[in-house]
Amino acid sequence: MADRIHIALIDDDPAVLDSLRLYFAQQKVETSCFDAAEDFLAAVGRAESFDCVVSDVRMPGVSGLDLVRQLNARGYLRPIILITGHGDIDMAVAAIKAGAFDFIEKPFDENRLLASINEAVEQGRRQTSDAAELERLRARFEQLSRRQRQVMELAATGLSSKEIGAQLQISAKTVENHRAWVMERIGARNLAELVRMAMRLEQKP
Amino acid sequence: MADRIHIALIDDDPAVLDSLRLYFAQQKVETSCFDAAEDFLAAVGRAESFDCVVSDVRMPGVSGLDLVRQLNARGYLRPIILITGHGDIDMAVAAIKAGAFDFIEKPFDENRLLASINEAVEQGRRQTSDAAELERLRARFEQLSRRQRQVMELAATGLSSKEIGAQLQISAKTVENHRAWVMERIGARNLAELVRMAMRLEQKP
DNA sequence: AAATCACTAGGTGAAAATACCCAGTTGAAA
DNA sequence: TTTCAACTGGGTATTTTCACCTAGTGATTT
Repeated sequence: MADRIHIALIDDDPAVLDSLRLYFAQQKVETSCFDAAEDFLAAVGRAESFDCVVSDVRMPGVSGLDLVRQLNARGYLRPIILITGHGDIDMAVAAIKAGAFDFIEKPFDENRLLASINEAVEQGRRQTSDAAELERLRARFEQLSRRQRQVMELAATGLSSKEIGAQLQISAKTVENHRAWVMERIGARNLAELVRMAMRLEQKP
Repeated sequence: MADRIHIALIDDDPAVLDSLRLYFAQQKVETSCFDAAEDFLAAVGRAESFDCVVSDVRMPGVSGLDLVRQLNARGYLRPIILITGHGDIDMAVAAIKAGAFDFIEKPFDENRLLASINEAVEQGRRQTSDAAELERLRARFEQLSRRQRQVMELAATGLSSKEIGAQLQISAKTVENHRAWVMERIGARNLAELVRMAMRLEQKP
């Protein structure tokens, strides 16, 4: 929280961009400005830069709502705050349902926006550390061979080595060998941990 | 889906109530009308009646947003659709964040409302069957004795009976006995299922 | 007073998991 | 060609779980 906040600011109107940049400059908030969502998308690429994204809704080309959806699709996790000029309720509902953190109507109090950003950043930090752990877990899972993954999934279901062997048409002994490799590679010290990891991996993908 | 839909309709304006009731009567949708959120809250009590709740936002006393929050607090799971006369974006955002299914601005096309209701009901059915299963699971968990719950939680962590015994200052053999009771009472056929159940129970409470 | 239940603890025996070891085959990479 | 990793299968020994059983103690209910 004492860390410097760095946000991305997206708006096709240079006046808005400038005014907000000035405001944020006074508030120990770093800003990177983009005058089109496309530019932002190209700039962030796959990286998870910025603590928070603040974007206008109505822009030529990719709209703010489109932006939320595209970032979602990419798995970009940082909170997104949308700003709108016209009081479009349907748009607001769609955006929040799509995962936007907030939706603020212009004209707004700049402090209101800042408050929302602070909330967003805090929430973002929490969920990012969770996501990072899941990412490490997923990385270990990807390193498993095909067979090992199969065995892991079946074992996490509760099947015994014998049952798994029957299902995969290999001997129970071989399954036990795979199991041992899985436990070591994925870093589970017992079956319970393996099941927990498997469940976490099942959640999203 | 072929089932008859039964919704609750809440609005302090009798004209709106009547007009919507007439419309729904034509659409094979049963409606129960309430002219105040308080009446609805008193009527549903703890029961999970109605497939969907449609409520006005601005009402004297309990507002639509309050209603969403109170029903949430009660654990009432049915989808709630809010209708508003004034285009209040902040209210819409707050409502959706609080878990409302949709937020529709007046004047609206009645078919738009019906479409939303149908979506809501379908989503509601899915999540209700999940919730019901979790409720049954929780009921079984509550039936366990204190010791059995302790043993279950520790076992779901991955501890062996010996380790659990050391932690609880009882013999490993006793732990095994508790374990057996737990498995039978809660209906787990192996450790993996026990862990999954424990994880589901850990989610909410 | 008797019955019931939770908790405790133990016994036995079968099944499974875990931890080591070994080795042959295969396919891909150095 | 050699080397390496994955997949396969087995051996052996220990630990753990699971499925049965008995049984004493204490508290609560009937």
